Amino acid sequence: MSRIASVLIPMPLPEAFDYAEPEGMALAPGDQVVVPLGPRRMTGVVTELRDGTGGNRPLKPVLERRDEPALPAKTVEFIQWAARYSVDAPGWPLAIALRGSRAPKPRPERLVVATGVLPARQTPARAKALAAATAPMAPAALAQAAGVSSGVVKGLIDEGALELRLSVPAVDYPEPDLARPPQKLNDSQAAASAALAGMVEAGGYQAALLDGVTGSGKTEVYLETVAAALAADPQAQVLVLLPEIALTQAVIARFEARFGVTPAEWHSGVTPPRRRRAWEAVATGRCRIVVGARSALFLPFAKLRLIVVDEEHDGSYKQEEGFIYHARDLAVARAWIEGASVVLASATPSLETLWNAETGRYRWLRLASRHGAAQLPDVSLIDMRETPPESGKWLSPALVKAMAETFGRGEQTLLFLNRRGYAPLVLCRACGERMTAPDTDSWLVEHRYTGKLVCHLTGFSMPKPKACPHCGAPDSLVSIGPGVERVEEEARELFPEARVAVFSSDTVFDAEAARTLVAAMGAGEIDILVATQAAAKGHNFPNLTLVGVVDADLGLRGGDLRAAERTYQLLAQATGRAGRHERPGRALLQTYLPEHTVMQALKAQDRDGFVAAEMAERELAKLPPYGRLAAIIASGPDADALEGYVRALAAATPNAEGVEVYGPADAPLGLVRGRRRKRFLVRADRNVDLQGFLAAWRARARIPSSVRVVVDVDPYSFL
DNA sequence: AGCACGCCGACT
DNA sequence: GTCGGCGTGCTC
Repeated sequence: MSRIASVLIPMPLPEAFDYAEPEGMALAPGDQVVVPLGPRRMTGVVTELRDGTGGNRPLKPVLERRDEPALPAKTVEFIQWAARYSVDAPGWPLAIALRGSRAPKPRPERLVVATGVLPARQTPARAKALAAATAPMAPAALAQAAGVSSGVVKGLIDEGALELRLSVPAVDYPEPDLARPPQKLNDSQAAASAALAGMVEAGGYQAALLDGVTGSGKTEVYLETVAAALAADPQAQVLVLLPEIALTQAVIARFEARFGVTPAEWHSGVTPPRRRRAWEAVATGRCRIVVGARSALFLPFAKLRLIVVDEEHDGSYKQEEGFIYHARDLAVARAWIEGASVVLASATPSLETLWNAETGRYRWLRLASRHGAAQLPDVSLIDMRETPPESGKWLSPALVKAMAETFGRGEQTLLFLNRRGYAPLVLCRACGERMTAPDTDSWLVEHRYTGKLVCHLTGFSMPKPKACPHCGAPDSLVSIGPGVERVEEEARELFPEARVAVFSSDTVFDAEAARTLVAAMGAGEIDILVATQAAAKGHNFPNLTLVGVVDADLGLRGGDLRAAERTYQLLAQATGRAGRHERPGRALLQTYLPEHTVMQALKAQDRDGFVAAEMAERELAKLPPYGRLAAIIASGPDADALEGYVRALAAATPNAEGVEVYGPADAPLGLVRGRRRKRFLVRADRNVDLQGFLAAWRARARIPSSVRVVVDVDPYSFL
């Protein structure tokens, strides 16, 4: 009986395609195969094999099976689940999963070894070279070590005195050493650690929230959970997800200290040959620990037993382009599919996760206090309506006074402002024109270091013009509002003798630059650090005792669903930077809304109170986590085609119980890269099959070729 | 996503 | 009369 192979191809096709299995190929699900697709040859993955033939229309045959590790069945299942969840083609998550298996294999090294054969003609140079050839080494290295030219080595190879060997670098992910002593845990940590160890030892799907304020020692706790998972099963694999590449080095160092081995690292900065090595080792079960960014979730784990999602509330887990997904949510799904445990860790968990913990879906482990001697900082609000800074300045008298005291004691200040550049807006004093990018509806941000106006959305940049491009008035452009560069300027004017530095993605563009700046801060070589959220995450500065939040209201403007939640999380994290060691710290928040729930909660350090108030509002509005949201964004350069499509889609809205559709409306960012954008927002009750609704709805209207339609389930950005 | 097939303008 | 523009649709 001949068989049909369903093959998933890493392209936006709606489903797996069927091919005939050639006689004797003996395919299995998960195999990587080459198949014809139209005129092309594509690599795909077998999802299913069943008896039969193409019937009326004969199937094309599978061309070959690739000599690569197969994708484990649960990985394939996860890919298909993720595609359905995101209402997108399964080819997209498959493409992410195969990234790494397609990279070139590490090239074999050419090494020379002495054969014992003596050359027909011995010379002094040849003798030196042979004497130096004590171990296999690269020809160039041997020539250098012996102090001879490479021609000498080549001559010895030709004469048979040296032999050339090809050696594939060892794929070495040594076994973690579980016998090493763990760090000492306090009572609270020990209790959480024991509960989590019990969870992973019990096996099967389990989920937990590891909830503890900044500095309470979550990492030590989950390191022991990892140890327990690895000890429970000699083949068990563990995945640790981090929101940002910048944090991987620090976490990897913690794993090295605990287990004596370096885990596999997986993120966009890892070179293709290393990815390849890690991918194969993960697929074959030879690598036990992976530390990575969100895309690591799609790796083909042979036996995944534990996923840790660190800083689970972090917005960077939401992938907003291409295949849209939330890595924290998919991590829980993957754990479910794999029958594994998942631990979500955060000092300020998302409302979704807290809701799951409150309703008993997740086990809830709270770490009570700060580790060691450190105290939580004292947080107070500066009412900017009562004590505003001078016009054109951004630091209020109260904050400046605190900075002076801190500087006087030889301690450090962090000025937090989540805004890159010098000024977020440049406008013309003469005609009122606001500077925007030519093809995008967003203000150009002034960067003084580079003298440029930059679109933070698309990367467009231009030199700052001398005259207004709209009315031609000379020297009429004024910078409105502050960015970190402008606050740095003000800090330098106020404290000319202080050492001031800026930490933003413009000054710290890679891991190396981050290490340098963090080291300088740790060594006390900086007095005042002006920083965006790039510095708010993860770094500890022992001598930092004052955190000043320049514009605490920044995230509340625009007011989307999660504005209050995000602001609370970000500012709690930023203020938590103060006083992590023996010295007490304080945080000052500059706000025009001191009575706002978020500000009051930050001042009182009452996370539970804030969460309760925010939950109540969400429940009333039936918004997440009490309901579900999705967005449909249509865009295109042709306004008429876009308008026509959006009208047709609106007319085709299915009637469904428990679902409301809002829109179409111009997206807040109505024009990006020359494409007009329209949005629908869908709200659904939790018991509704939202994905089914969206897929059925989208299928009801023909999409013109110039229009692109994106479905965003559980949107985080409302632009 | 590619890639081919299709039907309307400026070229040897 | 042909080369080529990219709109439309298909790929098991």
